[in-house]
Amino acid sequence: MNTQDQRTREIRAQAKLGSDHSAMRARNERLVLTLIRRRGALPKSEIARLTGLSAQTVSVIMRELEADGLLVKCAPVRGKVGQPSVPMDLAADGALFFGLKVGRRRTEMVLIDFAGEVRARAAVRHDHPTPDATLRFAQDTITTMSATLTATERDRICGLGIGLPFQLWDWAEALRVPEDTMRPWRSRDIRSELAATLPWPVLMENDASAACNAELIFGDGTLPQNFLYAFVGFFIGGGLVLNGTMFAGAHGNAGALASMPVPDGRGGSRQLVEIASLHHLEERLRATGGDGRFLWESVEGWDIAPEIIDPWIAEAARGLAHVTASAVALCDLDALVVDGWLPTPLRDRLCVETAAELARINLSGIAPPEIIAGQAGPEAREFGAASLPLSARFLLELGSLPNDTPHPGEA
Amino acid sequence: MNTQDQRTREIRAQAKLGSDHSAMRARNERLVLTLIRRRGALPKSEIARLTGLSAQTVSVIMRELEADGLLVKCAPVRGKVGQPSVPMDLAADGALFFGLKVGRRRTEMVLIDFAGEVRARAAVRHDHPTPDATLRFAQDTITTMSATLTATERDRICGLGIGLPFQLWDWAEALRVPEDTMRPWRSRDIRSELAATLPWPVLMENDASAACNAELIFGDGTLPQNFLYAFVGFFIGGGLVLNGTMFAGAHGNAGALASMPVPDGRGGSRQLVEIASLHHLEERLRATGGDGRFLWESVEGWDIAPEIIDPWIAEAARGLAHVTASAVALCDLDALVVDGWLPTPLRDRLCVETAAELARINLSGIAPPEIIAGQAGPEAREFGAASLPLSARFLLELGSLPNDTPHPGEA
DNA sequence: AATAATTAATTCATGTTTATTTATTTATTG
DNA sequence: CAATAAATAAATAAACATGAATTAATTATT
Repeated sequence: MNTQDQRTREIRAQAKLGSDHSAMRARNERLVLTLIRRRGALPKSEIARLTGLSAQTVSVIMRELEADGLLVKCAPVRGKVGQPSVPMDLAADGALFFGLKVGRRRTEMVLIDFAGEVRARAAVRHDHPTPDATLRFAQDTITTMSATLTATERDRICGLGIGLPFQLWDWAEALRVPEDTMRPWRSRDIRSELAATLPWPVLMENDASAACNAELIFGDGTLPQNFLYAFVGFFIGGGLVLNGTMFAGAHGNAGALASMPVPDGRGGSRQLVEIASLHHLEERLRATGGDGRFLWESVEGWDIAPEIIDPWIAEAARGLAHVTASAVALCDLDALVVDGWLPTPLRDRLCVETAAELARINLSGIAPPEIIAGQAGPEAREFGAASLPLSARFLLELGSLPNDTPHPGEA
Repeated sequence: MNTQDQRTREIRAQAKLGSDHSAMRARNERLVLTLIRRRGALPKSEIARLTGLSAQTVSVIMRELEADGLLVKCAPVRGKVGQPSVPMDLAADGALFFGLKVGRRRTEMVLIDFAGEVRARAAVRHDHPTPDATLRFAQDTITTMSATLTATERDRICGLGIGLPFQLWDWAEALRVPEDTMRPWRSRDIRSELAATLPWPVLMENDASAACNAELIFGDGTLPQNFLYAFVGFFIGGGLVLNGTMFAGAHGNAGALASMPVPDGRGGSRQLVEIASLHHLEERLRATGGDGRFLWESVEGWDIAPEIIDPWIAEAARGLAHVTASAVALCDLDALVVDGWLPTPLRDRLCVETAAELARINLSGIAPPEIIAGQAGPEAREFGAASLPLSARFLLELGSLPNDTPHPGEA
């Protein structure tokens, strides 16, 4: 196999239901990459032990991944008896991914590498997002960013991920723009439209699910196998991680926290989005004669009076706790991961108060979940968007690893 | 390969993370069996088309499965140009499975065959279940039932599945037995204890999840890919089907509907089990001076005054609707499947009223789910228990098939 | 300090399993 | 009898396993 062939080799996608040799190899290649992404640099011998594959097979696979530019040798590890082991790590230059996040005030594009580092950023501001402006921005930015890359790097681009807020067409009222301004989002399929003009795969999820994927792939590996992820933005969205893998749902809408019913404290119920969202916070600011537009400008330096922010946090925490209790009972989750377009201290207060509210709910029969602050922070959505093609092409949906404890009841 | 080898051949389980040739073959064999179970008898040529495998490969695999006694030829189908196709169906005699269900008043065992038909039944009555009596009953019944089988049939036994109610050790109060009567259930692991004395795998799930598995495997294939299953018994339990597969959760407790919070109508929340369970119905009967013990004797001929049953259904439906709304938003589900230890008319009323209550909840942002009555009925739990080793050994966790529509957002 | 024994990582050559490809046979329709 | 589809046989190819050889360390001994 010559170098050219190796460069253009791909981790094959599985289209057929049946397995053949190339599906087997593709699976094993993804397995190696997934293990290294989760556990850090590993020598061939360790991969052989973890996978149960023969040393020879692992040797062949990893040499090929190295030749493909997806893995690099690290410094040999000495100090143990025997030949030193040569850990191999992900090659940052191995692949590039575009991530597009459509937001309330800004639409953003990032270009990340195989290691998850940002190579380029761009953003455009607007009063409200429109499909046409979004398409134009995406195409222009991809052209501009591509122009700064070498030919080799351009060949390494593996796809575009889009994080689009859920049900954008219903936002008109909340954004205070005319009723039909947002309607085009309903009928347009910007994923297909972009895919038609681009040479690589284009994937789309709702923005919070994308953020969740970032947490999962670029997180430090201490996350549990099953958790609910909540991202507080203009509205609130989420993602569901089951068996260590994002679960998208039949229509790609899993984790739609916004629509989950919570008790309204007066005997009825309302939706979580009505209380746990920045939109609601902005309404509270307006209601006292203030102006909430600063919320969208930066995620730092928010100066909000306690009379406003305290009850908002309290209500949001109560709603989030209710939703978490439901989710934990339903999906046997270990944790809630909270993140958002929020200053870190605010996010951390939300975590603490949610934990406190959770303690007030009758959890008999279920193990109380951990409440964990997200690692990706306010940028999780754009990172996450870019991570979609990465996981689609290079990773394996993998449950617990040998180290972790499987659930009882298996033979 | 001689006949003896073929008889003892097994659909190999995947223990290692890496794929080798036997894993590939095992996957393809399970794929064939799963397709035939879902779609009914299929000729080799159709399997080749569905799987994308070559005709030759399918020919080899299916002849082997036939030799193993897992598939049988049906009558050739003539009337089309070309050689007649010979559909192949599951061989009922191909495998046998024990299912043990531990219940409030009765513990039951069934022996089912590969087609899901009951070959034998046994039950024992008690005031409350104990681990020791359960173990003894299971072992004795397995011995007795095995004695009625031929040697060949005995060799075909592939495992035991146990459906155990969730958190049995907390039942003492509800069962009106002394506090510590149920405590042994907490520390005993009857799965391991039985597994130690039996030559085949022993699997355990909570009884409602088991029932859900029965619905999934023996249902008529019209179920959607993602649904919530609710089984109303002494308490209430459930199962979650995602991507066409039961999701058990890290601790095997997914679908714990009982513990899900629902608004109590007075501004607070309580757990679903407090309103949607036969235990609650029994309490209502007692409260009016009645006796609810008939509930556990038979699932027919319940004669309950409207003043009792109507509000029970109304409350249960409201709770179930709230829980369903949460689940649909969270997991992007298509349906709620309702079943239980209930007379059919009662179960159907529960379906109708739940649908009505669901219509009163603000579902904006989510597609309203179908409410479907279960097909397996009151016996779902014991069937489901027996179906656990069947799916573990012979089926593939398979998402949507070519016919079904995948979710948008894929490249 | 020099040397031998041991160990572990890696790779080479060869063998095995399983799927694919191509050609052939068989049964049926028109 | 020609056309067609199903099913199978033989030959080929892909990918993993096995066992031996190679390499480079550490550890024990002299």
